[in-house]
Amino acid sequence: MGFGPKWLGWMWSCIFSAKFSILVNGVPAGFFPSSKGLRQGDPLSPYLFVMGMEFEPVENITDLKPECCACTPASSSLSEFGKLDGISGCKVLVSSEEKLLFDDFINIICSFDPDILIGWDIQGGSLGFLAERASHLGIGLLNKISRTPSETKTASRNFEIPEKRVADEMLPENLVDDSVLLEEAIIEDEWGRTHASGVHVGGRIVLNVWRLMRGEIKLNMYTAESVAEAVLRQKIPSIRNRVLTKWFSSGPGRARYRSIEYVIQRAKLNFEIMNQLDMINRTSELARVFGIDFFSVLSRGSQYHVESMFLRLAHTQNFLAISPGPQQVATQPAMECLPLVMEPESGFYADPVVVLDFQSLYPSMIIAYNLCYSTCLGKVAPSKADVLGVSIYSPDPHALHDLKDQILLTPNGVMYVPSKARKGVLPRLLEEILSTRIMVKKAMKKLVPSQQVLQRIFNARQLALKLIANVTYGYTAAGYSGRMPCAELADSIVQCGRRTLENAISLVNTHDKWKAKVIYGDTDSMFVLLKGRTVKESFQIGHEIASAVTAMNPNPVTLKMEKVYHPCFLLTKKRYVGYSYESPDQIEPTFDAKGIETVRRDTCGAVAKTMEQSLRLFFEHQDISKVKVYLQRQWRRILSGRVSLQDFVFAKEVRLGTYSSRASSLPPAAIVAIKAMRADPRAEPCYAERVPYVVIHGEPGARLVDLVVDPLDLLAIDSPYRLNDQYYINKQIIPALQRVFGLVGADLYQWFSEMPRPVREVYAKHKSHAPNPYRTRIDFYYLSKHCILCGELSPASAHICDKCSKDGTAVAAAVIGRTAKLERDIQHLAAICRHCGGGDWIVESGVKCTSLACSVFYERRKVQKDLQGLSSVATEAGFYPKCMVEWF
DNA sequence: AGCCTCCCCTAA
DNA sequence: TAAGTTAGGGGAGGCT
Repeated sequence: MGFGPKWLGWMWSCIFSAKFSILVNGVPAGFFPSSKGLRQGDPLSPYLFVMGMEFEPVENITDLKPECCACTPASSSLSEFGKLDGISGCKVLVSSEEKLLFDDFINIICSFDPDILIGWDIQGGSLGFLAERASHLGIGLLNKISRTPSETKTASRNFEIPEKRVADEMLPENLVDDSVLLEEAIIEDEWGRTHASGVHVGGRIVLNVWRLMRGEIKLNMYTAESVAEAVLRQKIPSIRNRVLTKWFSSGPGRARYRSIEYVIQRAKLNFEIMNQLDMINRTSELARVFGIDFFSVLSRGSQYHVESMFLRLAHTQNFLAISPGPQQVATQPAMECLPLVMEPESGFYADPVVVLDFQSLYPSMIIAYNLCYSTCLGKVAPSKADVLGVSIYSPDPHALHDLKDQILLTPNGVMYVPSKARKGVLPRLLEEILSTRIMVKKAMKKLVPSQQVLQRIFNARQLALKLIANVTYGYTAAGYSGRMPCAELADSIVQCGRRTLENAISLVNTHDKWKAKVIYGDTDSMFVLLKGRTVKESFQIGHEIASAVTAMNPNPVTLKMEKVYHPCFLLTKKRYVGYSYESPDQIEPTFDAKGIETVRRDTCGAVAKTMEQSLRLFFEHQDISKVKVYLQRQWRRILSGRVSLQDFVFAKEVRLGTYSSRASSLPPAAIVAIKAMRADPRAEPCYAERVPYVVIHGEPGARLVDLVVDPLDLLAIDSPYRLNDQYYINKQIIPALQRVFGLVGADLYQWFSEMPRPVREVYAKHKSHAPNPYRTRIDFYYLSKHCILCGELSPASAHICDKCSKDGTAVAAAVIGRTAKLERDIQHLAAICRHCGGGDWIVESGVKCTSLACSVFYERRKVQKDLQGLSSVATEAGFYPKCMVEWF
């Protein structure tokens, strides 16, 4: 069998269980029983599984010490050191054939018996892949490494992949003819695929690090490289499987050593990331707080978390929860109340704006008004008799009569028992959560710096408590999938919150002394404009407002002065931006944006950066002409290609299999993903993976979906594509900024059209009659009709104008000088790469790192292209010997 | 051009 | 099988 794309991935999984690791460190001792053979703190020691390779010693790799192995693999020999291409720090097992390799793998796992297995991409690049391959060979891998192996595993033989995630017509033949027979129910369960990893090992926890990161940190892309940079502040190279395979199959020597070292680095990365984020301890803390098992914290929803706490408390009060069927849930009355979202008066505010918000508004409402399932007496005037939430209920008339003076009536017309008569379970739960959180925070402050471990645990605990308090409302309103929703109760919470906010707003608006005006509010927040006041005065008044509003509400409702904006823009509902001061002493304001392009991940860096910079300029000088100058400079840079492609990469989540079949086209990111899968079915993105793309030039009238390509395709040295600068400026940057600066009277379309055009010309019309693709590359890069030396206009066909051409020596000198400069640039960038996690070997072997997360990568490609273009032009004109560019 | 649907992402 | 909620803006593309 040949080495098709599919095999590349396999190769690496095979060699070092690629990106698959056995988690030993980080599990609290004794927390998970029976980690036999392992002690906490044992060094991580990767295992290297090698099949049928003849290993030879490598020069220069010395001082290797053999390490003894904890177990004795049945089928293969532990290789002697000195014969292993100089691989150190790991144990190497050599197997003569693939099946035996799996036997070793299974033996190692079973002898270590880990509680947790982690991998970067469990489904595609790690355990799931191994399992898939194993089943080809008739090995039930997941069953064999299970703690609860089943003997009768023949039942599920021969079942096919149950679902094709993409409609057949979108894929080429070879994607759907796959005859893989899955021996175990491994990959394709929809819920598992979309929420965890879809790979289950009995008795062990399988963690999909990629997906955990997605929930943990906010990034534009979740490649291992970008996560490593964000979490570990460590740059690591990205080497494609194709290159790794080439290195590895080059036989004993440096290249093979590099490839192995690289894969080992990837495997260790998972641990470093998990440790840095303290994932295991934090998840354990959540499990403890909620009273559920470890994996349920990660795999189950917040409904389950709330319920586990709620039910335990309910039982102590002698309550049982009702358990309505799905039909009952579906037929409960619709929710009627909406939170208050004011329509802001859009505009620029040069005066201070104070932002105040209620702390945990909904939990406060539940506590303050004793709102609970167990205290609800139903509607005052029921529209449908006896219906309450999902159940039938009508209050005992005698009880109503006895309580009639004390009954709490919420603004949506629902009655509740006062807490004197009966304290609700939800209020009790939330009170405990909030007071415990305060206790934990106090305890945290008392800790001395040396108690760092405790510090982290306490912090994790208080965050867990905050989290659970905030989703309790969601539990009562869980209409779609709810186990015990109650529309009236949820409505009461919303409406009490709304009334609380409305009262606060009208207090501020009608107060004589403050002379304040509420210009925006959303659910639990108030934006108060204080005309003509300073930031200091605004803090003063803000605190007065906060105490006055807090005082007029029942405990524990608290209005908190959050910050002062000075100045700010209010754009629309849920979109605003300003220079924020969090204390009166703060000198330098912080740039604080909500909902606009600078904080969104569906725009590219170019939009976010120009917008933030323009806003900063405007906030600082309040002079629109400065913004104009800045923007015109940026546009010129873009049009003349003096920008980094990194800022023009979009990355959006792709969910193959969820797109409506009716829609004629897929979203751009999905188009790019499908294109990649056509070349390599293993390139299928994980569910909700962020797939990068860029927009290129195309035929006039082309739709966007026809103009999107993988950034690497555009970066390729011989790429025929050109960045669609017009699209980025006209469809991305200008509309976004116009929405902001239009509010102060600017017309960015006008600014753009009156801007002097840069030197390059749009080349689209030439494209169709450029027969030789090799030629187009140079032409695309040197689109200019200007002389590359003097910049004067030259005849369309020449890159060097007549005047310059006459002086051959000067041209040669200029070309050589410029070439030398570019080569120095390349050396400089190579030096930077040498400090990257990859070390010298990346640089030695030429430019192979293709990390889209690394700005140096983009820079190198640009310089390379410049050099290539320059030398091609010069060679063509006869001024430059070809051999000087050969080393690329 | 206006309206609609789908899709993505964010605020709270 | 399990799945917290709603409100909201904005891009793209198709239809009338």
